[in-house]
Order: sequence, then C-alpha cells, then structure tokens
Amino acid sequence: MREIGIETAGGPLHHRVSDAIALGQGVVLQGTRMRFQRNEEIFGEGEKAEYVYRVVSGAVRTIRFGADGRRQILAFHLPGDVFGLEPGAAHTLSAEAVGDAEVSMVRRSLIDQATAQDVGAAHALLRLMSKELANAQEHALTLGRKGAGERVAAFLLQLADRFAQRPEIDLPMSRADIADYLALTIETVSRAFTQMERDHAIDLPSSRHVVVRDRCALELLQAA
Amino acid sequence: MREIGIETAGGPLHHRVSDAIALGQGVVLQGTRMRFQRNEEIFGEGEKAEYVYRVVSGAVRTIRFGADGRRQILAFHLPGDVFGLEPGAAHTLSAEAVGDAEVSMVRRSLIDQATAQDVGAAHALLRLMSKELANAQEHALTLGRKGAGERVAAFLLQLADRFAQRPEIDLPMSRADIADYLALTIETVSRAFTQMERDHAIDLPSSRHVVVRDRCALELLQAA
DNA sequence: CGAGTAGTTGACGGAGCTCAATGCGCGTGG
DNA sequence: CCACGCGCATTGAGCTCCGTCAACTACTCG
Repeated sequence: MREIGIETAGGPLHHRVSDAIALGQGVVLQGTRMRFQRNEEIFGEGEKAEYVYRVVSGAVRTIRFGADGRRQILAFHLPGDVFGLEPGAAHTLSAEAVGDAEVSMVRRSLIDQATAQDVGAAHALLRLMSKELANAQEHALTLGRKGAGERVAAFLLQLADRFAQRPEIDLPMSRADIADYLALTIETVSRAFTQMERDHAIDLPSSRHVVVRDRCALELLQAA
Repeated sequence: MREIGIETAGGPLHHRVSDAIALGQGVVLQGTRMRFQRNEEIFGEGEKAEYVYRVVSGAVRTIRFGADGRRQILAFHLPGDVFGLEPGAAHTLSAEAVGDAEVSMVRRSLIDQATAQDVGAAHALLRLMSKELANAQEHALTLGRKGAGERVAAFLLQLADRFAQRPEIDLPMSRADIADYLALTIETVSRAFTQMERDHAIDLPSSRHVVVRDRCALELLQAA
C-alpha cells in the first residue's frame, strides 16, 4: 500500500522524476512525480483525460464553473488522495494546486492495462470511485441542508479528521477557497470563524492556523 | 434489507418474478422483478447492501437525512437507471418508490462474480459509478451556485431530456419531492413554476403536467 | 517604508423561508 | 348525486439569514 518515494529535492518547477504509485493492494504502477506551484492548473475541464493523479504533498482542488463564472470547488485532495479518475475520454472538471504541490501521475493506459489483467486493481478503482461518490453526496447534503455556521464547522471537523489526530489544523487553503467549497462568501466564512472563536470552540492564532478547543461544540454546531 | 413478502393479502404487492438484467454489453444477470407502492422503502441507510437495483417502471428517489431530520433527495432514478450500487458492505443512503414502481434486483454476489470473470462487466460498473459521480457533482454545483428559479428550470430541462423528446413532462414526483431535491421549500418551487408560466416559458395544465413552451427561455433561465 | 494581497468587521438590502389562509382534485359516505 | 374531508398546491405577508458593498486591519514582499 505504501508508495516508493524517490527523491524530493527542491528542483525547478515541473521537474519530473520517475515514481511509483500503489493502486490498491499489491498493484504498483510506474508513474511520474511532478511539482505544481500555487494556483497552477493541473488539468482543465474538457481536456483529454490522459493521466490519473495522486497527491504527494500540498493540496489540490477540483473545480467547476457556473455559467455566470462563479466557481464551485467540488473537493479538496490532500496527500494520499487520488484524483482525476474518469472513465470517460475527457475531464469533466478542472484541478488546480492550492499551494505549491507535488503529485504523482500515472498514464491511463497503464491503469486500463492493470484493470484488464488484475481483478483486484479493478476493485480498487471501484472503491476509489465510490469513495468520491460518497464525498460528493455528503457535499450535496451539506450545501442543501446546512446553514453557514454549520457548513464551516463540518468543514473543520472533516479536515481535522483527514489531516491529523492533533486538534491543530494548518489550513492549506484561503478563505476564498473555503467559501467556494462551501458555497458561501469570504465574509460569511470569516464571520463564522470569529463567532466560533467567541464561543470558545476554536482558537485562531493566525488566519491559517486553527486549534480545535471544544470538539463537542463543533460537532453540535455542525448538526444540520 | 427489506423483508420480502410474497403475496400480501389483498394485492399482488411484492410479487416476485424471475427477471434478467443487462449490465453493460453482453453481460446478463439473473434477477428478480419486484413491485413497490408509493413511498415504500426499497432499502434503508445502514442496511446490508445485498442487491443492486434497476428501475423498470415508475420512479425511485435516493435520500439522506440531515441531523435535524430534514431530508435531502440526492437523485431521482427513472426507468432504465441503476441504483443501490455500493462496493461497501452497507448502504450509505435510503431508496424509496416515488409512485408505484417496479424494479429488478440482482444479488451482489452475482455482480461480484461477473466482474471477477469478465473485464467488460467491471468496466460497465465503473462507467455506471462515474455517471452517478458526475450527477452528484452537477447536483452540488446546482445547489451551491444557482438561485431558486435557476434550479427549477435546470430540473425541468434535465427531466425533459431524460424522459422524452416531447416537450410534455409528466412529473412522477410531488412538489415536496422537487423541493427536497433542489433544497428549496414547496412554496418557492410553486412560485417558480407560476412565474415560468407567467413568462410563457411553460404551461401547467395540471400540477403534475408540464409543457415546455419556450425551451430557449428555460435554458437562459437555468444558467447559473 | 510603501504597495499589494488576504482577512476582518460593519451597515444594509434582498432572496428565500416561515407562517397562515385559500383553492383544488379526488375518494368516501350519507 | 352532492357534501364533506383530506392531501396537495397555490398565494400572500412578514421576517431572517446571508450576500453585497465598503471601510479598515494585518502580513508579505520588494
């Protein structure tokens, strides 16, 4: 399950090194490691889906735009997460690096080959897709049925669970990113943070650093 | 899993007949056809996911509940659609018949068996999952970035495309269902309908019958 | 030290929710 | 056959949450 790390020297951007990605148990594919800088596009909506990606370090957002130009962030992908997985020929959404990020990429042809030969690989893919589906459905529930404060609380808890056991969270993303993920405005997100601080549910030593002081209160607050 | 009654007194409900489901091209599985009445639960959140389903007639909704008890409809499934597909052991959502409905059910063990033997079957499953994922993401975009009128317009267009080429739509679901799908109230949905009628975009001969009079206007209106 | 970006705070208005009343179709029973 | 009741849909009035606009603060980088 553990990938084989090879060299993480801080070279020039887009420096590519050989890499290997583990897809499920025992299935290891040859890939390439690549760096992207803050806000750089990794792939765009409509482009040919030639690779599947895995976050090594940093964070990645997948986004779509409404007709009026307002963006909706559909998911954040943290180290270890796979993204860009689409059976169709073209990507139906875009992906960008939130901060400077490192990702591993594997050609789709290799994936297809692996699934054709190995049933375990096909099942691993299915599990990944269904995880993403569950996330998307949870997201729809959040957007549909929660108020502003509830969304932010749920977001923090989700992040705390995914990132670490420690109650300290280093937010990789800006308020604008959080707002576009939760379908709110930066002002409303900001107000929710300060309100939660006033209620002693969290501490905000700096805007990107959150300390969960009262997890119970957050869980109570996020209840839709 | 629901208790499967055979021949309830006074009606053919839950009458089971043998049936076959085509999963992708060439892969045909042995299944059972079953009837459900209006608002009847087909499976519930948390139950063991023992079957995969396909709508034969009628319509099915998949739902989840927020902590405050308000429900969010995640998707409507029309004749031909597959639902209940989850690699995990338990269902993460519930499914109910919107009106009286007929569904085909196939045991998961048969599906697993088919995917283990036939690569095409595994790919067909992947395609189904990815379709659902795309739907869920589109839904999240709608809930996050569209206003009330835009949501209703998008919903009608979506339904018109899925149902028939004719501009006449027979809504299988109530205003409450539409509201819970679009994360609005029945009042707001109703107002959106009457507004669209006032704008000569649609006709409403009866509350369940919609005639798309000006598709262009609807498409303009749904633009988020 | 100054400019630019990110974040916070306040005042105000509007889209949609809540509450309430009314209208409408349909089945049941007098 | 009509009266009544029941569930669903529509319409109206008021209120609330959150978006908009604007000012101000805090950080970072040159």
